[in-house]
Amino acid sequence: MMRGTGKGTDTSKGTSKGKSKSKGSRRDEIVGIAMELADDQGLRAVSMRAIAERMGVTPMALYAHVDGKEGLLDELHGRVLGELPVLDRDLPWDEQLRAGARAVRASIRSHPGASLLIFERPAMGQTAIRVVEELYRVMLAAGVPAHDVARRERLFSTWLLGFAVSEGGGRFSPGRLSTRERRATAGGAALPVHEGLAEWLDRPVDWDAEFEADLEDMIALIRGAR
Amino acid sequence: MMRGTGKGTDTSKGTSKGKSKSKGSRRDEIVGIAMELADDQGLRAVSMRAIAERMGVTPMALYAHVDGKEGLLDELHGRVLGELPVLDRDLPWDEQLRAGARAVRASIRSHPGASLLIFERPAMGQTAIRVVEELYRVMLAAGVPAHDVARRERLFSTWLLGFAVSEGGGRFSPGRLSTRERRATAGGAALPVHEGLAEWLDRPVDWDAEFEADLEDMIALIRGAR
DNA sequence: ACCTGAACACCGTTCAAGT
DNA sequence: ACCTGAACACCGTTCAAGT
Repeated sequence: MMRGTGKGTDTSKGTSKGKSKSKGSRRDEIVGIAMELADDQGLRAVSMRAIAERMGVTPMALYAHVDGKEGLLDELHGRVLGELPVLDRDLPWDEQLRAGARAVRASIRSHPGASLLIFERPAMGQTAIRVVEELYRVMLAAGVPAHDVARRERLFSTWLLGFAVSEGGGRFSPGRLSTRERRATAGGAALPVHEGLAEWLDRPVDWDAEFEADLEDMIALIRGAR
Repeated sequence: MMRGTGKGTDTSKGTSKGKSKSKGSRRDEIVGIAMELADDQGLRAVSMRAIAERMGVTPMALYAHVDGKEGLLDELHGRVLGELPVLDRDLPWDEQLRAGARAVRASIRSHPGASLLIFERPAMGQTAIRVVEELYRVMLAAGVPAHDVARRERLFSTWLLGFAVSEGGGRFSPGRLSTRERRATAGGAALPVHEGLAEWLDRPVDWDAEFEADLEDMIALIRGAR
């Protein structure tokens, strides 16, 4: 396991734009409280003032440790994938891929609020880039030709992140509507295909099973790229 | 083409929770201005006060036509996929799927701000449910067994929406970092696989070509489900 | 039916000042 | 190095009142 995004490790105080500020422990505390707020009450409940109040400090005190609200959200974004297992390179590539995908899904499910940031920010953090490094390695191990590795990594990640964020963020809820509700929200229009499939559509979805089935499909797609 | 989500069509003043309010034209104007703000300045620039100011009216005047900020965002969400072509049923299923996917991508690209709402809200609007109806029909035409139609529709949609929202929302930008930048943001850690792939990773990405290639992969996956 | 005005409880962020 | 206090320009939403 590699835990966190590197507490004392990050000696560069200006990773890209300059203003990272302070050395770590106080900033980690701020980001930790922000993550708690996001986990418990959603991303919109994350405010400088609410964080400051929980720390027993003035809102302005935060600005010495964090690059404003936007910088704080960047930090939150970086931490969604902040605790991922290193993959066992002795396993077959597809087993490594399953393990990595399950870990990413679990991490996103435990931070549904912050995970919404994934689609509105570039995947540029330390952890994110290491995850991509691992995925590239697995793709090559699977026999994907070098010129196609980047696209297939993006295809796999897009599905994986899309699935997990949909689960936690709300796109997949409320599971499925009943046939009656569907008819109503369609404005009374006929939905003949829905009605023909009612037997299947009215069952509750087993999201764990769906994730595993999708995962096997995506693995088959990578296997076929050889 | 079916345009809009139904101006005078929506006679039910309470689709699910009661407070839709007013008959249409004024609400359409409000939502239109909100969409302009989201398109031009991002989702966070959408505020009741900014909309009211553009309309030359008091913020409170909006509450007669729209169910608060949250209701307004629901409306915006519903309109992202609000102008989609009806598919030509005489075409082969895979051609229908290509046409539908390209239309969805185009619609999301023209509303990148509002498209971020896709992953945090259930896909329950009128248009959304009609799109799903079309996708179900195409899946059946492709020979997907009835018990597997819903999962495969979600798998396809998750990729499609994930790709398009990533493009417009920022996950895919700034394209790819240079090898040097990658090394820096990884905290100085070695990225041997990245470096081995540098020849490919340092090229700019052709997103249109990538979308088409992914689309063919997803179609192959559906074809394989027979 | 549609809109206003005042008010309330919030935001993020600046600046100068304190220790 | 770290924090405060006052101030500024914003938010969404309530309520009672106007026409």
